[in-house]
Amino acid sequence: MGCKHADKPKQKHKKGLWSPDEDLKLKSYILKHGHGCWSSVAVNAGLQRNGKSCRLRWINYLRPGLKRGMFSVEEEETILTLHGMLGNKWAQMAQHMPGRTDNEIKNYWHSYLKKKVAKIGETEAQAKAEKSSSASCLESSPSSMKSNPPTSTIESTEQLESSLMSDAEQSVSQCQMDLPREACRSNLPRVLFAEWLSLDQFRDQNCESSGNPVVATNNLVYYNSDFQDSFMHDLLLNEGTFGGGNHQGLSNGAVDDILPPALKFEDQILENSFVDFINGRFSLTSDDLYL
DNA sequence: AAACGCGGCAACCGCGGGGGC
DNA sequence: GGCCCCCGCGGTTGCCGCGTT
Repeated sequence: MGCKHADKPKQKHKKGLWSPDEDLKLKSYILKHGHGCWSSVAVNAGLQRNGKSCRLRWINYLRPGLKRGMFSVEEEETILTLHGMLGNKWAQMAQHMPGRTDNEIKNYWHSYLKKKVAKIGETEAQAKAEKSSSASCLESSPSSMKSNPPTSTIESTEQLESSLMSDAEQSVSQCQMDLPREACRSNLPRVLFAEWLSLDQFRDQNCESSGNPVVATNNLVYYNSDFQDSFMHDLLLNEGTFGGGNHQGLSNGAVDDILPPALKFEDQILENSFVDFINGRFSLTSDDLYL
């Protein structure tokens, strides 16, 4: 916003796949200047692309902190649950899955999960039909027919769902405002810190160590920007003790390294991979980061 | 070895919302 | 108030790689 609608001679924009050279141009430009107005990014970075295309490329591919690669079982369950609650709100789903883009989630759904859900639903319906026909049952049980995702999945992620409820129906930021601090805090995922520090390491630890329920919420990180703001505020107030354990590495000087990204990011980005990592994890939209 | 079909993924398109002029 | 532009989102398309015939 606030971008001048100006200086743009109508030129033909390039389409199709991005070349490594274009990627490099776009990435280095944004890391240096931020994106601001996307249409000017395209021009200033020397790309024959339109702003929309640049934005998409950045968000889906170039942005730091993207996970890429296979979806884990936890992520899969998260998607199923979220889809059951939100429907095709891919962007909202992506907010709960750090490192994943809406496009990625959408593609995964259409290419794999949708079929999986249909298949499970089919077999369950079949089983149900057999059951009811054999046992000429008396009761009709509409409550057992949860609309979309298979109950097996739902059951396995009940915790996830219940914690999601508050977000989907009232939004996290509202929680931050309306509920007592402690109440909100109890919902906050400790895993968030693990994501910052070392996602994979943390996950491995938890996976290996006896089915700790925190794994189920591993991907359920409130990535909403309002949340981030208030969260960082809390982090400051509590000197990095927000949410308890698991984040020793952050609590001291590291917080200072993160907090003023606008001041430090640009200088450090090329040489400090940690800052790069933190910023990537910390802002999915990247708007906060680069402005 | 070539042709074909399929699935996954990246990118495009169209629409709606929001903000500036 | 209306128009224009930008942004973000969701749906869709098209390319490419891989497996099968």
